[in-house]
Amino acid sequence: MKEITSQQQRVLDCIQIYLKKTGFPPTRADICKELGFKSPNSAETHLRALEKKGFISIESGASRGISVNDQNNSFGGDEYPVIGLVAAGSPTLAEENIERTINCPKSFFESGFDYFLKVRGLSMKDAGIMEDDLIAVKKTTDVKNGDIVIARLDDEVTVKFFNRKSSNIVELEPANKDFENIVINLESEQLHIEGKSVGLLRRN
Amino acid sequence: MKEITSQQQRVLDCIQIYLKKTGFPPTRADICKELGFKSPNSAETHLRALEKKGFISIESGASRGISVNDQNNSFGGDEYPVIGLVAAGSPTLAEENIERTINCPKSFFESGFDYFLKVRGLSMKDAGIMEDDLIAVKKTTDVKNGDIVIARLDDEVTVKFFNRKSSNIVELEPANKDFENIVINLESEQLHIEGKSVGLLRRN
DNA sequence: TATTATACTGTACATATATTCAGTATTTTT
DNA sequence: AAAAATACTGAATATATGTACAGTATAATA
Repeated sequence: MKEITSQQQRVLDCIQIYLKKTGFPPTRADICKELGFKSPNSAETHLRALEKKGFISIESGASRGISVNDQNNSFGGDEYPVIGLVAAGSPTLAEENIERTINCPKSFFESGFDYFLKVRGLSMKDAGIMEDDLIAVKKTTDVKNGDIVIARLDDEVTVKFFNRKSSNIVELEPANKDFENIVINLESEQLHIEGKSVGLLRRN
Repeated sequence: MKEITSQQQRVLDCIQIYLKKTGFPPTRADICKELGFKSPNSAETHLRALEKKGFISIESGASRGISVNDQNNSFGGDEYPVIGLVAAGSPTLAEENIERTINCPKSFFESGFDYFLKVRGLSMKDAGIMEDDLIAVKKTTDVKNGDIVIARLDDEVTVKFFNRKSSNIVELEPANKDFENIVINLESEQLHIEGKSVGLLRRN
């Protein structure tokens, strides 16, 4: 993003104020009226400069076809994928695994997160995680005892409490007395930590 | 706000999707293209109906002059208050009860909602509602059996399942065998329904 | 020094767009 | 049974709007 001049900043501000007030972008004439220009071409050249510098996009031919490019916009939400907890295969972000997306502010879950995982079964019910709940997952392998982790054993993906017993032994503990602990010997079995839960979303 | 027809809903959805995708509202022709209409007047009449019913505003003469009306915008923007479940007193939106606010898209919970309620205790733990969870509450008195309601009895506020036994008898049922049902005779006791749960948010 | 970017005014015009009018048909409300 | 609302097609048109062209002037850059 190149440097913006003070006049270009005025035009950019004008666009955003107009958008907030009316719900749609201004015309060249609107900008002129707002900033005191006497020729629509004054607005036009500023718009083209803003477009060239990457601050806005202009849809050619379309009236009011201005959109502000906000990557550094704290208020604007992002689209996060929702991934089904398939018994076989990893919960990757491959398109075929994405059920849909949810618009949600970036900072919604405190440490940030990467995707939502749709829960199947009740193995974590005493931790308040029910069927069809959406777990906010942060992709990381840095997990501590007591963390709720998304783990892959062979091709099975599960959500459990993480508990390292010794350097070679890890236990995955459910929160439901009807299920049993999964004990993994890292010397003979492969354990892949996909990430950990940083939050939960339920929609009735 | 009057009732919306299914076709009008399609047009309203179309406008919002277009807005999200492009950053500016669609023209009549855009709507036709999107929904398969063959005459711009099809879009026009739907737009006028939506305007008449209060769902949108149309700036006369302006191209793409459509703006979607955010209905119950009592708190402005996307900031929703978080209210502590105080034992005494009602969970109203009075400022002294607001612990903080959370930035969240308006349509995050399907039927819309008014505030977050911070849960105290474990009386609903078998429904997956744990201490310090945030329940998304929609203010309404229109509740059905099986709904999770926010109810006020005298000055006590609780979250329970709603179950109307007869015209005069209502039971508030916890989701925890350590707690007992609360039976209310509406003839002798006052029950105030603050709203119902439409979702849940947990942050680890 | 030549070139490019910035910052405007002013005119002109093709086309993008809202909007009206004329129909047809079905459903809902009064 | 009449009136109003819904749900369209199709054509016509005034105007709202983007955009190109012709200038003027100053500051920054190569």
